[in-house]
Amino acid sequence: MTTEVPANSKSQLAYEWLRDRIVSHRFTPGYRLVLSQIAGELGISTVPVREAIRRLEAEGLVTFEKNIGAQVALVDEGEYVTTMQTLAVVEGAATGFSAPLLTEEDLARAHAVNERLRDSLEHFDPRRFTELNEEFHAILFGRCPNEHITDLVRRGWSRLRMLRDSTFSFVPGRAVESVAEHEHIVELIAEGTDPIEVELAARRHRTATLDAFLRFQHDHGSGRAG
Amino acid sequence: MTTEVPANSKSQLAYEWLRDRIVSHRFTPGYRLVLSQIAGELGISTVPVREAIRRLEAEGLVTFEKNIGAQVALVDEGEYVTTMQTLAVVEGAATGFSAPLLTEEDLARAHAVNERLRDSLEHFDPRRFTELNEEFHAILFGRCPNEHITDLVRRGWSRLRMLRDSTFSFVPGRAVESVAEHEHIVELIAEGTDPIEVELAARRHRTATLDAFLRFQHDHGSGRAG
DNA sequence: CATGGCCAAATCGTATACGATGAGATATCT
DNA sequence: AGATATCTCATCGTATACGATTTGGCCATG
Repeated sequence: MTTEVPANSKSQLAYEWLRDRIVSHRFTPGYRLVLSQIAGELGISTVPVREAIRRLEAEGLVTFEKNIGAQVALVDEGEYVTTMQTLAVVEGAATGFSAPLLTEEDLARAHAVNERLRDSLEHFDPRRFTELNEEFHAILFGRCPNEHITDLVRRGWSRLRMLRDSTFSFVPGRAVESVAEHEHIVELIAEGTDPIEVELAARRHRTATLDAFLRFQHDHGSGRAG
Repeated sequence: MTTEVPANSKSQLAYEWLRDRIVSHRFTPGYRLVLSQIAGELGISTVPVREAIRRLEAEGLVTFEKNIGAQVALVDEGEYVTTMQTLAVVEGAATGFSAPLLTEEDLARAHAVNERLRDSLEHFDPRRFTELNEEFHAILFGRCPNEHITDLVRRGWSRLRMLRDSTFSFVPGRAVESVAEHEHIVELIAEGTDPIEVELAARRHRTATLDAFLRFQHDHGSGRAG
């Protein structure tokens, strides 16, 4: 579906400018987005900025209240859980739809990326891990013919990127499990397993990360999630 | 999540006005939405109309191209399939999440609605069938604690309402099966079946409608879908 | 008669301007 | 002093205006 906003419009400029700052944590949750201020900074008027903010709102990155203003969405632990659950469902489904259509070459690439993931672990490079992790999953559901679903997956990802920089940096040991699960999923697909099984495996993979996070949170008291 | 647009804003007025006309088929797919014209009709300016149209675009009810204009989204058979698949996934998931939380009273209400569905069948009242069908499913996933997912379900429904008035009017016999499947799902939940099984049953319920549609289309040649 | 370029109308995209609304500070009363 | 009313300011929501872009028809030309 991919919303059709022209690449060279001011509203698109504002959208990308804001989105970039939000997902890269330069604008943290709660940061107030004042239309006139942003417009001034970008040298445009407030109207396209407003439109950009509305789009970000629809994606859940921003909240916008009447006559009050917009701010980067505040997220609590509950939001993180909700987002991960949703992502588990849609990413799982996307992977299931994609699985029977993946070529051997796709699977080889997925395997290669997973090996690089293993490397990034040994060199303890969280940023790289996050990047490669997304690349891995993007390959797995890359052949999903249902664009609505892949859109939902991408949306979930960007929301997740806003929530926290990388998943595994918070939960020691989870990343190692993750790489092993990746391998398992690739094997399932290579063996021609029933797509529904592949879907559920992909879903469990993400649910496991969520559970690990919750256990970690619980064991270590505090409620930091944003 | 439920987007926070104030109830008494002009943009909200335009949004509801347009949305109502689209889902009720007064504005059919392909109908051109000219900003100035709509603004004039509503006695407001074009700016809030534009915002309303952008929202409808994000929901997939409208397409909007730069310097060309907006129109009610054109939908082909492929779009219908995609929408139904997506809905099968998210509605199934919502039902699965909701199932363990449903009270006996909820189930009794669901059962009652399903009986009324049976009635509407006997009196051949498609509109009523569609309404009750939504009510039935709304009860089933009503306890789903994940609002992101229920939002996705509602979005899918509105898109579906735009696509065609009711499903069963197109596929003779499908409605009867549908009512039987409803009963089956309620039983599964009442028996405390594993939520994943409930989810898959709910998903199959929708997939079956899609398959019936596709068979019907195939058997009767033509490609009417929009 | 077919084709290609040009012009005008329609429509969008954005800027600017201003009224409306809510939050916070200040003054006033008890 | 504490609470309440009021005032002011920041910010949004929308109207109006205008430049930018596309479309479709018209005319010139081969």
